[in-house]
Amino acid sequence: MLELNQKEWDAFSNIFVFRSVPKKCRLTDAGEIAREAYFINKGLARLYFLKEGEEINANFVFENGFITSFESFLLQNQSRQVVETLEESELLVLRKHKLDELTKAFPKFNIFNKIMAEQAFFMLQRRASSFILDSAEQRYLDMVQQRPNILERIPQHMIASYLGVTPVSLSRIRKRISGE
Amino acid sequence: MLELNQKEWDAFSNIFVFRSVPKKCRLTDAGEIAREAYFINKGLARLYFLKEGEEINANFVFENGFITSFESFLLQNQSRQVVETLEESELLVLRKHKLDELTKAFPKFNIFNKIMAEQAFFMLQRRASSFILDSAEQRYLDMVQQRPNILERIPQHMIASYLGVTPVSLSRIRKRISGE
DNA sequence: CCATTTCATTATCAAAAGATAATAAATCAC
DNA sequence: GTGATTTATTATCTTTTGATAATGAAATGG
Repeated sequence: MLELNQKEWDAFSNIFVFRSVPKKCRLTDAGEIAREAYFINKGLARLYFLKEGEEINANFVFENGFITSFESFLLQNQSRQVVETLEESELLVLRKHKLDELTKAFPKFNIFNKIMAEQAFFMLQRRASSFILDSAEQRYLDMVQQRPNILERIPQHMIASYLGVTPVSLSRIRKRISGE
Repeated sequence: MLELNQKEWDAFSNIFVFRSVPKKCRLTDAGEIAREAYFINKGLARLYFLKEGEEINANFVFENGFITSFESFLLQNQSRQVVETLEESELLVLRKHKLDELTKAFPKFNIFNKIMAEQAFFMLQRRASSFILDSAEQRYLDMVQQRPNILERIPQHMIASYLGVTPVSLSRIRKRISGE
């Protein structure tokens, strides 16, 4: 799909910079422009909204995943979401202006941009339709099936807002399920 | 952003085909591959899920808008959504394989693909966050503000599922609002 | 044009979820 | 290690929403 010669590959790998960060490190704050996107080599990060001081989790991203406030990164406007590590992490940092330079030098990388936008869309599409079509209980069951590492590595009250319910309600859902 | 010479412009405009369709015309069915996307010249179409026989509206698209089952169109897999006109419509039809041919001939059009994926993402992002952050009542108020043509041209029971509530519940929301 | 169907509202009842508080368990900081 | 904080569960109460049915209004289709 994206076949690169040596020169292109060098240019591509050079736009990523390694960075080590502690846990609870805010990589992008709400209101600020997401000038970077992060490939997670080791560790774990989350994306969340702030609503009246309350944190509402939109996504959790693990090893080999890619995280950023996509809308802000793509449009370079103020982010409505926060990107924050949950564990000590090792990141490959992609800077937007570097990516733009690369795309200018090698138009072929427009395909990379396309793939990034598409992936962000597909991810969101799956999530949005589960909110539209399924109950919170079904969403929880699907999550356990499809993303078991969330259950293992994320505290329950954070999972609650990810599923769109209160921590109390999630606890009730779990009880309901276990008693069946 | 996408500057074209005469040849490119000709090639681009040639991939669109005009089509007139009656109302309630199914342009893409669930389970079928969306081989086309539609620019709406005149008329109105909607995108909806089928859940146990029930239609759950995901979007309404008016004149000068672009509609397709994006995931299916982009990946050429089975669509989980239906595309259907609500009024007699005039469409500019874009066939996927034509677009692929164009992109192959003029790699520049990768930017078009990128923009399409981005737009689909931004639209969905706005909608998904309203489901996560706002109440159905707030969603209704926002809709009245930002997309008043929905209220004017779409029957209320279809708006209900678009907002994620039952028709009865939407009727209650409207009563609550009017009595304030 | 009229019969039939669809649509929006309202009432009633049941189920689910939020708010709040109490408690016990787990985790964290020093 | 221990005191303080955070977290998960449970109980109680309230609010919201859904399910269902009834009604009148509007739209539809021969």
